[in-house]
Amino acid sequence: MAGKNLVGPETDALDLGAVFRALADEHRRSVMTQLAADHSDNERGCNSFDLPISKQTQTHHFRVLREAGLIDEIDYGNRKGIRLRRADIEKRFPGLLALLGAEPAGDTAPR
Amino acid sequence: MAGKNLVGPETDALDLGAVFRALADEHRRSVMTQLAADHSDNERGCNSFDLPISKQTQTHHFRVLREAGLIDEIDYGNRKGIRLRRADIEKRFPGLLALLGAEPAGDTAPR
DNA sequence: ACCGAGGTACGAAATTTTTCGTACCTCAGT
DNA sequence: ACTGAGGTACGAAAAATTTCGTACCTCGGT
Repeated sequence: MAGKNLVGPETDALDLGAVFRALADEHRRSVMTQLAADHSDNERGCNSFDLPISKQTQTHHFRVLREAGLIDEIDYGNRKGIRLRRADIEKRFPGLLALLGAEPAGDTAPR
Repeated sequence: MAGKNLVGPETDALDLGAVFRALADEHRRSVMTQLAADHSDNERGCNSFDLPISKQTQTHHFRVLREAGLIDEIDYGNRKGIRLRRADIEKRFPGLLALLGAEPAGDTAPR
């Protein structure tokens, strides 16, 4: 049973402003740092990030990341998969993921 | 008469979070885009960016950029010089300025 | 058919950020 | 010594963002 891929911007439509705004938040950056660090790029459950925030807030943050074009969210109805849009990001903003990858993953303290 | 260089973080202390937060704002990103585009790296007056905002607000934005470690502000008493910390940024966050440089300079609309 | 885990929608509170008004400072030029 | 341009300090309004409470939906397992 395939999930529906929730819609984000096309690769060419990725906006640097939206990306920086998305990465400005510690929790979202933590997610992205972890994704960037895992080079296998497997789809992950969104509980695998253990964010110290409520699930409603997590919904919000993942939405922001998706709308910035940084991740895909795959909707399975009662759970959700997260996948880094590595190729798209690398194409449009080469080097960006390397900056995140250079950070200690899972180590960003909430502000 | 030499100006005083207002203090920002050391190169090694540059924080990716602070940098992304600084670059999340359209006006600040416009400044950075223009600085990144001009590879001569001459010191610039802070009126050379024509930002469509009051001077108090400009003071605020330049302070944020300086505190993020992205620019130096040189205080001449009754005017101020701005200089991109290109080498420091390039050392700590290689590729970041290239991302900004790829943007159309002076073309970022206020949100 | 029900339950529970995982997730979302909506709305509101709390917090942060952006913006500017008023007042004041500094220096160059007259 | 006065003036004007450029800049800052402080404080408050306005806007945006982060957070969560309540209520509801979806699916898998029993």
